[in-house]
Amino acid sequence: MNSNNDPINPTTDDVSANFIHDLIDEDLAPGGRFAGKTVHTRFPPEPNGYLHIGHAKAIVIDFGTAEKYNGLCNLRMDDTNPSTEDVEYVEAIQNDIRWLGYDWGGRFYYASDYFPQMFDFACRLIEKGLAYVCELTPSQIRATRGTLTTPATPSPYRDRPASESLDLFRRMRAGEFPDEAMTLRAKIDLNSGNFNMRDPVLYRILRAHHHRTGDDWCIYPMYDFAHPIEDALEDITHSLCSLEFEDHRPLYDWVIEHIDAPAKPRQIEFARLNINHTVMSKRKLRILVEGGHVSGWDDPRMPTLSGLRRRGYTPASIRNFIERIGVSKVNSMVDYAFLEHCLREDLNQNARRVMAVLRPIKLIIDNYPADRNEKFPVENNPERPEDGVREVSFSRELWIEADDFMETPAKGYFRLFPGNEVRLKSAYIVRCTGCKKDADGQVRVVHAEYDPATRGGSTPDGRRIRGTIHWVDAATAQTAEIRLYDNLFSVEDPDTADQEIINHLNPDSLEVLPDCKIEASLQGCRPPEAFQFLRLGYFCPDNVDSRPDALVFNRSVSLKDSWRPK
RNA sequence: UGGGGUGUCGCCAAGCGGUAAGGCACGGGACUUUGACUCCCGCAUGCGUAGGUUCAAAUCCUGCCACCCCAGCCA
Repeated sequence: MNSNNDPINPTTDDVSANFIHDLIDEDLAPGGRFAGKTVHTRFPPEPNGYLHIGHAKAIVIDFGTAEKYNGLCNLRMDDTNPSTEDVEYVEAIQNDIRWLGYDWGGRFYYASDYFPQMFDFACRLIEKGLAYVCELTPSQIRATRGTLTTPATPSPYRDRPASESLDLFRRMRAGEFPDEAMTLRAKIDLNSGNFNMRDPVLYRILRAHHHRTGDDWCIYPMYDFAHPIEDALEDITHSLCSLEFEDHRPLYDWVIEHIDAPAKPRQIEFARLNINHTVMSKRKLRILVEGGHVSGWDDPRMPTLSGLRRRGYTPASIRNFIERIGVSKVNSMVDYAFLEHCLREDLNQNARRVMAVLRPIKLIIDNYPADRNEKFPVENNPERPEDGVREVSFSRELWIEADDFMETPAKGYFRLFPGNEVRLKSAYIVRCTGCKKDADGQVRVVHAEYDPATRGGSTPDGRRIRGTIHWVDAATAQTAEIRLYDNLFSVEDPDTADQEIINHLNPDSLEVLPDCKIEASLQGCRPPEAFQFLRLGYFCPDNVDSRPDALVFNRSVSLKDSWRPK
């Protein structure tokens, strides 16, 4: 990512300083652990689901840190558990990372590529008396692991001769034993207060078809054994991961030390990202998808990168968000409002303004000739005058927003109400003369008279017009479907409020407006183009359902609105 | 109860012994042909808590308290 191509933050696109960078600075300093070395990080997703914004934090930290130090960052599929992984996710993961704006420069690896080396390292560990084949069942292992306060009891196989373990391990690999018959375990410390050190399992027998290695293997390494090896083989200097791996670090270091690894990466842990009113675990997101509570992994309400992309979030806004929330070791919950702020900040600068009416009612300008039509120039983006203007058609009948009219105005309301003047954006000042309602008492038509002297919305006499509203010429309007979104969950923290997250779903998280009126210039627009619908918010064509002849828009985020009755 | 972490404004987060940055949110005002944007102003005598060291402590020491993670042949 070029640090100068961000229109919002031309000079602060790098990850800002944080405790990780302090540690790296120490490592790089003369006499430091990695003095003279190139900083090398990695992003190691497991291909068992779609990436979400929590992963974006890791991605920005991993790739951003490498960038900051002019180092390298590898992309590596951590595919050591074929029972949950699938090639389907591999491509999606790469797409999402590229979309965010990061490049791994050809250094795309699979943990499974290292299976042969891992097997060799394991054999060496056995020869050194540091690992043994254990024939305890899963439940027996659990039963002998001890408790918080009592140590583990030794496996009866703990002290079998290395030669015997080596033979069994090779036969495990050869497929001579059924799943769960035995494991390879490290021999470390049964008294440790850290469960990870109580003879952790290094390899298990697992007959599952691997998406890359097929049926070559029937034993697979555990994360704790595989990860440090992957890092070491790739000459990673800093292995950045989340907090829950903190007490795995002694084991990580143990593996690095005892396999005589070609490099000694340093693991540093940081806090995961949590955002209120949503969930951030693949498991829970999967519940939403498989339960049909959302339309899929890319439902615009989902915190997945594909969902955010479909919703209209830009890569820059997400990167900016991650950079600005900072990096620390405090379990935290970031306000969704801050993510929205970052999107607005980007789109305010870059989105073309356009007029659209979500809940249309007719405005008839009684003193405007029925056969007349004018074209008014309207600026495309007041933030960027160089973007110019477009011609917008105007005639006697217009669509306006239902809540831009009140028959009896609330206190402080300065839009359309009988007797009041309002400016039709870039067109004319009109005075409301009344309204017509349907049988249900709903206002269907508002009547007004325009002031010919106010062409373009100007007031030659200098009179002050408080309200300016948007409109769409009924004669040339297009109809579109617009989807409005709200929080997926009605509670701040659906993770802890209840295990049954479904009970906390916000029933109003999606509102579909099938009959919106949009200005003609929107015809043919395609994602990922973003628009500001004047006075309403930022919208973008849906990247799944929108068609040139049947536009569908998603509201990415509303505009802030400080209006409330006084 | 064992081990590993963390506690600075409603939410993030700087701070690294010299007297509490910044952003979001919120409140007030200015500007406004978007009730948007922008711009001003306000927003922790206080840094989990109790002591101690020091001329000086959010920063050092000690003791408490709270919260998070760990007993998968998941990652």
